[in-house]
Amino acid sequence: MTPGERLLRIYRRLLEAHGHQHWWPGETPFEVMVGAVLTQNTAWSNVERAIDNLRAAGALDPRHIAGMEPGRLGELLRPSGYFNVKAKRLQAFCRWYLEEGGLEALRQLPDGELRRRLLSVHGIGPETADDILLYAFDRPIFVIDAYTRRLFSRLGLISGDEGYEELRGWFERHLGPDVALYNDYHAQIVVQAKEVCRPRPRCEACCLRRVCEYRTTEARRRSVTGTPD
DNA sequence: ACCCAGGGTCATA
DNA sequence: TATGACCATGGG
Repeated sequence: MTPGERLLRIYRRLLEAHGHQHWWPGETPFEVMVGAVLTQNTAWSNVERAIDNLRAAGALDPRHIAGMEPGRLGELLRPSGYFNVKAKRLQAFCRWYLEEGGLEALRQLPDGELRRRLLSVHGIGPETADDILLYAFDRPIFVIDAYTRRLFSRLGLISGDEGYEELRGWFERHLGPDVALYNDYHAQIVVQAKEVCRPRPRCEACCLRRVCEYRTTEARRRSVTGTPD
C-alpha cells in the first residue's frame, strides 16, 4: 500500500467515526484569520470568548482593530490568553491586511506568494499562515500541527521530528492538491487528538486501533503474555 | 496541584 | 541550527 492510500484509508476511518466537521468555525474569512492568530497554543473555547468580546464591541473589523489602543484590545482578548502578545500580533496582522488592500486584493495572489507575505507578518508562523491559507483562502495547503505529528508518528508513518516544510510537502505530495480533503482531514486530526490520541493515549477507544502501531504499556504487556486485544 | 491547549519570537550557544 | 525562556487564560 502506498503512503497516499494509507492516508486516504485513515481519513475515511476518521470521517466514519467523527462525521464531517465543517471547519473553520467563523462567519467571514476575516474572522477565520483572527481566530487563527488567537488560537495559537490555546484552547478554542477560550478563543470563542475573545471573538465574542470583539463582536460585542463592534471591533471585529481590520480598521477598528488596527486603530485601537493596545491596552483596550488586550482587555477584549484576555480570555484567549497571552493577551498582550496577541494584541500586538493582531494589530500587526490587521495593518498588513489593510496595506495589502484587503480581501479581494489578497485573493489575486498565487498560493506561494500569499504564503510568503503572510509569513513576513510579525506573529504569523508556518501553522498560522497555513490555517489562513486553507481555511480563509481555500488554498490547497496541508496544515501541520503538534496533533498531526503525534497521530501520524504513533501510526508509524512519520518519525515526528521532521521539519515543518518537509512534513507539509510529504502530505501534499501523497494526497495531491485537494482543498476539501485538506480542510476536513486537519479537522478530523484535531478531533481525534482531543478525544483519544492524547499525550497520555486512550487507544482502547481509538477508531484507528487496527492501523495504529502505538500500544500502551498495558496493551504491550498483554500482547507479550498472549492475551488478545 | 498538575497537565494541557488548534504557536511564535527572541536571546543565547 | 538548535535549544530554552517567555507569553497567560480556562478546563479537566
